[in-house]
Amino acid sequence: MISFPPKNHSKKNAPTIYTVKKWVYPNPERLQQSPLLLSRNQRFKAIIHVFSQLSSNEINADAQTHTIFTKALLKEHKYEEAADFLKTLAGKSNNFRLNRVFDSLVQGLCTFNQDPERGLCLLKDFLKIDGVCPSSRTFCLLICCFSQMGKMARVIDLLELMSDDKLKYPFDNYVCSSVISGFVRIGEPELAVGFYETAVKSGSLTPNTVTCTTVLTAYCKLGHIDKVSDLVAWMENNELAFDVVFYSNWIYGYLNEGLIQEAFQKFRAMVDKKVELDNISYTILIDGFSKDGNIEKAVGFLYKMRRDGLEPNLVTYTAIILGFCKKGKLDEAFAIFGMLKRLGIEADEFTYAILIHGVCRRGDFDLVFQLLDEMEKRGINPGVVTTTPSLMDYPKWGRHLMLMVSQKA
DNA sequence: TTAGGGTTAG
Repeated sequence: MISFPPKNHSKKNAPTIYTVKKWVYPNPERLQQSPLLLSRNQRFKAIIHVFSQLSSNEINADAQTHTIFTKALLKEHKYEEAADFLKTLAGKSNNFRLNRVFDSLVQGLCTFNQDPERGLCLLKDFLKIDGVCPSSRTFCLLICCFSQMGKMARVIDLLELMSDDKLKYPFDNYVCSSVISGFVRIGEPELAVGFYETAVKSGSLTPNTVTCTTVLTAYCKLGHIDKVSDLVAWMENNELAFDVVFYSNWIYGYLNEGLIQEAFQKFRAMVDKKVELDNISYTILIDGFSKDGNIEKAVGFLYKMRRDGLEPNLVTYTAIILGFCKKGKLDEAFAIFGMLKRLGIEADEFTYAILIHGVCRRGDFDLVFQLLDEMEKRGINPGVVTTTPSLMDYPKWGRHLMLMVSQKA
């Protein structure tokens, strides 16, 4: 409850609340209700203002008002102020009541500020406070952020905190899929598989299609095609549906192994089972066939993709450019490159590196210089091109280009 | 009810 009026209260020094003009002179009953009313009306800036007025006039606010104020700070993305305020509350009131506010704070830092480091730091601070118990969702969001950044040491930190006797949160599909994909992302598919197998053996995890997709990707990276077959059989026995992402990764795995026919069969299976292909699944197919030297098939998929109402993106077109370059069809490759410009799609270092590689093979170094100039004008670092071995294949030009590029970089 | 899985150069 707000104690009102404050000590030594007089009309002369009464708090004036400018944001809510009809309350120029506070009516005690309405002032008590104001944070709640403002909260219902989503007037977060006004809540922060009212609270600062209350504080500066030494009016004590009740626990509900504290919560409303902190939530308003979070809605306004004032995370540090919210954290400082929560720390002053800890121990003064029932900490259990603050748990959901702690959750919103850490989740806001992850999703809005993209700063899981700060989120984890605060989480560790809050865990020291009696009665504070962040939700499993908060842990999952942090794990997801760190996994996407490839910061797996942080992910392991969080898994340890989750397993602590105080919480004992299980590793569910949300957690496992994030962790497995994180390990694959940093090039540690063995660890990904190890984590998955341990989670299944412990009995805490019943994998779903998402988790199976991440495991499939790990098996593919390891070249364990037999394990993929076992996984697929297990999914069929457990009536788990194969969706577009699962099929995409499966096809990608076959293509990387050079198993083009098997990849194509999976594409047919998708069509038969009426699993609609999306942008990425088409791009994977186009890239696979381009790399295999079958540009005709790749272009066929490009047309089919557009017939399906899907808009190819830079990655898709870059895969087509690669396919043409690989076949020595530079005119066609540049025709696609020109089309990118007309479509307003900005080429990146991948596109330029592929084109430069193709042009080098033909020995047209004037064109290489033109492309390098274009890159520079667009602010794309040409340094990356120096790692293209094709430039080094021509000692005379390669050395010259190296010097030029290093001067520009 | 939902937070989680997928694509490009050399």
